Amino acid sequence: MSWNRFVLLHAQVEAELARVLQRGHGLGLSEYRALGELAEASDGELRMQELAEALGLNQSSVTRLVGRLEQAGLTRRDLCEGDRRGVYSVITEEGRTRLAEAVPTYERSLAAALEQADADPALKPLVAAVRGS
Amino acid sequence: MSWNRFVLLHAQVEAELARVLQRGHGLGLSEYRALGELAEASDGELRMQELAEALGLNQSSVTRLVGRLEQAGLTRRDLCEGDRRGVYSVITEEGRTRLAEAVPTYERSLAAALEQADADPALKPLVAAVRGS
DNA sequence: ATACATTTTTTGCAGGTGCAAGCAAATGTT
DNA sequence: AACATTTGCTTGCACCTGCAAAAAATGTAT
Repeated sequence: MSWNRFVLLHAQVEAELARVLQRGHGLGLSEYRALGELAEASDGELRMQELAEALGLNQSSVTRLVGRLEQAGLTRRDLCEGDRRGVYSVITEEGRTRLAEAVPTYERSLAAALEQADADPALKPLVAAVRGS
Repeated sequence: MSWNRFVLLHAQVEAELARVLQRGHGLGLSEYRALGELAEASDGELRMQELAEALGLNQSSVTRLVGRLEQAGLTRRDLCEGDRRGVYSVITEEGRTRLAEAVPTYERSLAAALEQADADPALKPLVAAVRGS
């Protein structure tokens, strides 16, 4: 039943991260991570499919996720030359700014949540594995 | 960024488990786990709050989860004597049967999903940690 | 005893996700 | 050149979830 522990740790930490990001920066967890992926990508752009795989989400979820980011001015769509089916999502300057503001909050909350989970004997080994990778 | 790997592994494995349980047994992941918790509990019953904590879910989510299980005849509600606010959720015989049918599917799919994730070098250490606990 | 706070569950509401279907563009086949 | 297949993204729909507020019962303080 060790997978249950994995799921529990995931639920606890993600819930805390989501709360903090939403309250502090008006960002959902997937939105934060999408901005992170885009910021790391060359030219700050990724195709929908690449984003979906990087985030572990369905394509349709990414369509709407990108829609929200675009609505907020944090990314924009760019047509893909050479394959007019393709769509690039590009992070904007405002997007980079918002991300930069949120990163410290995220990192701090993640560390705190892991610290708290580490107090639970059943979760301790998993927390160690997360930290050690 | 090791927490990202954790999230990715979670997404991959849970999506596969959910697909298989839904297709093969008409059970959602939370429903399966709720049945598992109830089956393990003494007298096959738990209070809503206990279930919520065991599953890492919100209380309101558990209210509706239990509603679905009850609708399907897999559990029933029982009033708590001595505290008329409390509600016990009790697994039925039919619930135990459905769970017993689903367990082998779940276990097999979990092993397969972990095996597949183990092929990804970035996920390998985490998979090892899951197995080792 | 009454008033106030706390606990336990449920309900209204809105948000994020996946599946299946649809549409447009590209690729392959004859 | 024409048609079928595949690929990439978007939309319709339903489901599950969390938050905030409400309702019912319990506990506490004056």
